[in-house]
Amino acid sequence: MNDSRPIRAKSGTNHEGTSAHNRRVMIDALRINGALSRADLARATRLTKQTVSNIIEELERDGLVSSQEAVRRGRGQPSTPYGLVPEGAFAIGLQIDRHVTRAVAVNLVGSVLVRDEAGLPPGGPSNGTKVVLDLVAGVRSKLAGIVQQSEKRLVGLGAAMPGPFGVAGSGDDPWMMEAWQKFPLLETLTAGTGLDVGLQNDAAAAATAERMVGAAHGLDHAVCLFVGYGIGAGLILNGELYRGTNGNAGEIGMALLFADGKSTPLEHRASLASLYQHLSVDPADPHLHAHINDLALRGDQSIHAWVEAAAVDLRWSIHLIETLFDPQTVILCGSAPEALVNKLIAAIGPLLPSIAERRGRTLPRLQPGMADPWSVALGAAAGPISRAFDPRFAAILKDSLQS
Amino acid sequence: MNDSRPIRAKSGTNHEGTSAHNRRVMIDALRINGALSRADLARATRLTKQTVSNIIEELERDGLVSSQEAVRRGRGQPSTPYGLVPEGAFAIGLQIDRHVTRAVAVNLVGSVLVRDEAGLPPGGPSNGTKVVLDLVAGVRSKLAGIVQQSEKRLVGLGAAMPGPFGVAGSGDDPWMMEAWQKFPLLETLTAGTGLDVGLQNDAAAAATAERMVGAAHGLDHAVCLFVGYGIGAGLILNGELYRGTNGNAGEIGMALLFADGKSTPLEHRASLASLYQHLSVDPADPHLHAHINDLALRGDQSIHAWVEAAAVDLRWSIHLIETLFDPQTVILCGSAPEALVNKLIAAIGPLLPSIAERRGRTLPRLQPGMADPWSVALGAAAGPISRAFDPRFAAILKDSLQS
DNA sequence: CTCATTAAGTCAAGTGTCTTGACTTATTAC
DNA sequence: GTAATAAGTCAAGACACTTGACTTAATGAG
Repeated sequence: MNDSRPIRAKSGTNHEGTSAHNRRVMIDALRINGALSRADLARATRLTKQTVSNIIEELERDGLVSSQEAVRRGRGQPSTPYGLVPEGAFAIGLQIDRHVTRAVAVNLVGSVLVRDEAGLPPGGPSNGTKVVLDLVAGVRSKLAGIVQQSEKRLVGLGAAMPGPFGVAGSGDDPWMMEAWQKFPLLETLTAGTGLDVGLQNDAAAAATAERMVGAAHGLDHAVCLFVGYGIGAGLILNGELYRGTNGNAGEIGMALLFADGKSTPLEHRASLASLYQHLSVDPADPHLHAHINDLALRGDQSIHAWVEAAAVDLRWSIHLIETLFDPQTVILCGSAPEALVNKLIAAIGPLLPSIAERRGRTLPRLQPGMADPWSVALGAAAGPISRAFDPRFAAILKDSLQS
Repeated sequence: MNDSRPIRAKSGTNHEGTSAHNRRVMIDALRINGALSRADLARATRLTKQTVSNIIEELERDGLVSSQEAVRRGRGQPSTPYGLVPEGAFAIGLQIDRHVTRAVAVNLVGSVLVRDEAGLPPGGPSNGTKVVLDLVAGVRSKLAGIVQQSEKRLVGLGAAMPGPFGVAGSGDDPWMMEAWQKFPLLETLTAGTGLDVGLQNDAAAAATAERMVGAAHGLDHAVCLFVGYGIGAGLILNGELYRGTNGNAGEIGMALLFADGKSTPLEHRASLASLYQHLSVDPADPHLHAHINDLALRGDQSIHAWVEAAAVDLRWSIHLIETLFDPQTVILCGSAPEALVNKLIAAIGPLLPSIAERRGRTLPRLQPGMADPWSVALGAAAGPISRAFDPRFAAILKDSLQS
């Protein structure tokens, strides 16, 4: 009672933690490799055949995996491969952007089953909360109409919006969605849906999506450079999304570039916001995405000029990412129109020499990722799926075991 | 046999993994909080009193913890605190630098018991290997002379040298120790000492040291900006050193700065190498360290000019680190003379506005760390200690369990 | 065609580690 | 002096992985 400073310690673990981890490892292996037999799983995970059998049996009972037709592979008893059941789990993903909000429902393997969007009225959360909650409710009930028992298998709601979170805010920056960023979104969504809610910035969501179904599938170290209205980096480190102390890791858009004696955030030079300014168009125009795509396809000169300028900064960004994170690969993705992303990738090459240039590379240094207005919502939905099923240190610890 | 593509999967775990983790959690808690009673440990780790008792008993048998005098804390039976036994384990740390090699022996709590250094002859590993092995052998036998049974409690040898590792090499860069970097140092040291050997770059080693006994003690997210002959960042992410795909994460010295229309690596502008060039002194001079310290203390004009210039770049680096890693704190350390580091810290402030500027901060954004020629060797030694005793995801997995 | 070989998968007992709940010990508060 | 409180132990129990023998089902060699 006297000198009771709080004691800091990591949580211990027990049998349940072990079991939870092993279940996740199985699911992860099936996700990465496709269907595998129990014997394959035992070899790959270093567990015994018996243990694998028990866990697979349990996963099958839970409707997460199912057996496929036996395959003969030479001598010996044929093996029975088990694969993930797509309908084994669902999650809702929600993207809150400047002028629009999007929601999707995805299944265990990351297929989008339902998608819907709505315009966001000006005025921030006070006007937008209802729109957002209605959108989520709509997607949720459509999902329930498509698949039976979806509610029982709904692992959570993932939200994504531009970062950074919880920062004092520079006030004068018209590109910050400060009202939403300050708003207790997590609490509101939890109260409004009754679901387990998570929140990431949009670059992190894009990275989560790439890891589940895209170019980072099965990789342990990958960075997604996300070009959207702003620009950010989603970090997959040691096989998990890295969030930093306050969920703001990877906010590369705020990195400062020096030119002409003054410093400018990367975001002001290479992002859709900078493109819109360059083109003097209205960011709120709902047809803007298609319009820009058209311009890019047509080889518009103004677009070209912006691409060339942005490519210089992106080339530098990729070099910086390689230098600081030493990833297996860098993935360029965005909510930008696909034609624009393609032009950017073409303009970025060749990359600057870096420590990523080494003999024996198997992956390209830079890969294209998803460039789809829905990829952030997909990534948002991938968050809860990943939290529930991917192997993670935190999932082993006693203080995170649920039932 | 037919389509046997390798199956990728994470390793499963079992009872031993659980037990190993819980042991590590106890040791970690005692390291962070000092001596704790079993009841304290049970509450902090969420394990039961009984489990804690068993583990503590085992750790005591192994000579890693010992009981202290009972303390009365109000009503109830007095508690018996247990603390780490410094002599419970030892490790050797080895630093290989441009002109010198240093070795230290440290104990479980990071106290340096033996230190020794030797000049490195030119010619790289072919001439230097024997010097290095002799130095390690000398420190090892001196340790054996000071403490009994030290060999049995020696958990490994940690080596540190400037990175990057395994890179093609730009050939024309006189600041790269390419011969050593290409040399199979790990294998040579393993063969030459029979110990478990680890290798990190010097910034990573500095971070490891700061985490064990310095400003990053007990922190889960901290970045050490290391100013030495080169400049690098040691990354503590999620409570562990982050190495990246090839052990090259954090090589911020290679980040490119644009000025006057051309790009320059940070390392060429803010590092001891740049200072030596600025002062036109011989980097191989053994008295250089003391000399520079003197100059700094005396307020030398040439030093001052370099400090002012370097501070601009370091301020930018710190902003970049905060932006990309979102750490709890940034620690400035180095093998630079302490007076110089102090001048740098003074010149760096005030920091640039960043996402690290938030209400409710408890730690300063920038803290001074160790500035001691021996800190890299200490960090190198801290590597094996950390690998052996700190809670880590990898330590739970079956494929890393030894006996 | 037969049978040894190979490999997948099951069975049942065994083991290790954490958990549970009652109990003992030691101190303070009233 | 006694009740309350907290640390720590004891012994049985539960859980999840392991072990080794066994069953099943295919191939390949003679």
